[in-house]
Amino acid sequence: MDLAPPRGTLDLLPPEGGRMRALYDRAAELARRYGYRYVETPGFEHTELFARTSGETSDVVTKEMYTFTDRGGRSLTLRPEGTAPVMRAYLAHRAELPSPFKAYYLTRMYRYGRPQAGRYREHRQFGVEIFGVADPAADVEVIVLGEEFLRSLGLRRYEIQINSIGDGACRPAYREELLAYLRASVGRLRDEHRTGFEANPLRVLDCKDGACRAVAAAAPRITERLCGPCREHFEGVLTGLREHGLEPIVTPTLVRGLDYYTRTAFEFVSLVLSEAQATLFGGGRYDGLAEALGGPAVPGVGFGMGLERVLLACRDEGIEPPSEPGLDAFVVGLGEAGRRAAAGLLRELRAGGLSADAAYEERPLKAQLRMADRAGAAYAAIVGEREAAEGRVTLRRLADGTQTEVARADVVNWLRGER
RNA sequence: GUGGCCGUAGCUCAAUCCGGUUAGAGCACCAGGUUGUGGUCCUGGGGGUUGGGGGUUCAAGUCCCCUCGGUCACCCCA
Repeated sequence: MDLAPPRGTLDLLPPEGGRMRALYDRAAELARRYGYRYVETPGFEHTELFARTSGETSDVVTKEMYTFTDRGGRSLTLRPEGTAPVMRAYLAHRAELPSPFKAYYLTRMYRYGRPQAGRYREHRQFGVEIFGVADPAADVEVIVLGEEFLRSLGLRRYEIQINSIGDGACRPAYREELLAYLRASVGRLRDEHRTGFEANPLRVLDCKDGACRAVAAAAPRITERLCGPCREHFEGVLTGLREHGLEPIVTPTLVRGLDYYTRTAFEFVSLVLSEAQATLFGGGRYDGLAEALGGPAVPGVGFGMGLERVLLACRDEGIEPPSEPGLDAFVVGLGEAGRRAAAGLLRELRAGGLSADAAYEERPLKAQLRMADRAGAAYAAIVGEREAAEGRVTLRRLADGTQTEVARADVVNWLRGER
C-alpha cells in the first residue's frame, strides 16, 4: 500500500494543518467584519453548471474537470471554482435571502492538471461574493477586503493588476476589432494561437510567448473601446481603490478564463513567487452569470484566493504565518494523590475555557514536562503529592522556567490573566 | 495536456559522473546521565526493500527501459 496522498493533493499535518486552520479563522473573522456570511455548497454539482458558466471552450471545462457518472447515470463534477455554485444556490433560494447578498466560503476546489508547487489538483480557496450590487463600490470592497487579508498576514511584495473587459454593449464590437487585428497578424503568433484565437481572441492578449506579446502590445486596447457606462464604472473602481490607498496597475492584457466575467477583472500577483503560481487571488465582476443560469439579471462581483499560495508567499517573503495557538496549560500529576488531583484540575481548566491537556498514563515528571514542551504549552501545572495535600498547584512558565505556587481554587483565574 | 530536471533514513544531504565488501553524516525521534523539573549539555539506541518494476553485468544506490511521485517552464489558473 502506497501511503503517499494522491498526486496533486496535500496532507496538512501539524504544524502545517494549524497554519491552514489559522488562515481559515482569520479569513472568516475578516469576512464577517465586512458583513459577509458563511456559505457552503455541495462538493460536486451537475456538470452542466460548470459547462454553461465557464464556457465550453475554456480550459477548465475541456481538460481540467473531475467529471464522473454516478450510479444513477448523472454526470457530476467536483467543484472546480466557487462562484457558479454559490450563484446557483442563491438563485435557488433567492426568495428567502437578503439583497444585496454577501457571502464568503472557505473550501476545496478540484482541477485536473499537471501539479507543481502552488498548483494542486485539490486546493483551498477563500472566496467572497456580492450579489445584487452593480455599483463600483462593491468591486472596491471585495478588492480592499482581499488586500487587507494579505496585508494583515504581513505580506507586502505583491501588485494589484486590474482591467475592464467591457460588457455586452461594448465587448462584442471590441472582439470583432481584435479578431480582425489578429487575423492580420496571424503569422506572428505562436502555433497554438494561430488556430485557437478565433474561439477566444482575448486569450492571446494574456500569452507569455515573446512574439505573441509583441502582437498583444500593438493590439487594440479594450480600455480604449469601453462604452460609456463601462468606462464610468471602471473609473469609479479605480478612484475608489485610490481612496483606500491602493495603487492598482491598469493591465489591458489581463483577461479572465471564465466567460461570465464582465467589466472589472483583477489579480493580486506575488512578486516573490515564480510566475506559474504567482496569482494569490483573482476575481472580478460577473453581471452575466445569473442569466446564464436561467435566472434574472443579478449583478455580482467577487474573488477566489488560493490559500496554499498565500502560505507559499509567506514563506518566500520570510514571514511567519499565523498558527494554531499552543495549550494554555499542560497538567502534570505525580504520585497517586497528585494524579487524582491533576485529573480534577484538567477538567476544571477545560470547563473554564482554557486549553489544557495531560498525559494519559503515569509517567515520570521529566517525561510529562517534555510532553508539555512539545505541546507548546505556556504553563505546566504541576500537582505532586505535596501540592495535592496542601490544595495548591505549582505553575511553571515553560518559556523561562519561572515558577509560582497558586491555591488550587485560583488556578483558572490566574491562567486566564496570563493569556 | 506538452517539454526539461530530480527521486538515498521522518527532514536536509554524502556515496551516483568513472558499477566493486556491512549505504554514511547532521537534525529529528527514543532511552539513560538526574525516582520533583522540559527546552540546553553528555552518552547510548532504534530507524533504509536507495520511490516501484524490469533489464544489462560476476557484481547495480550507481548504467538502460518502463512506471509512480516531486519540481521547473508552458497551457491555464488559485
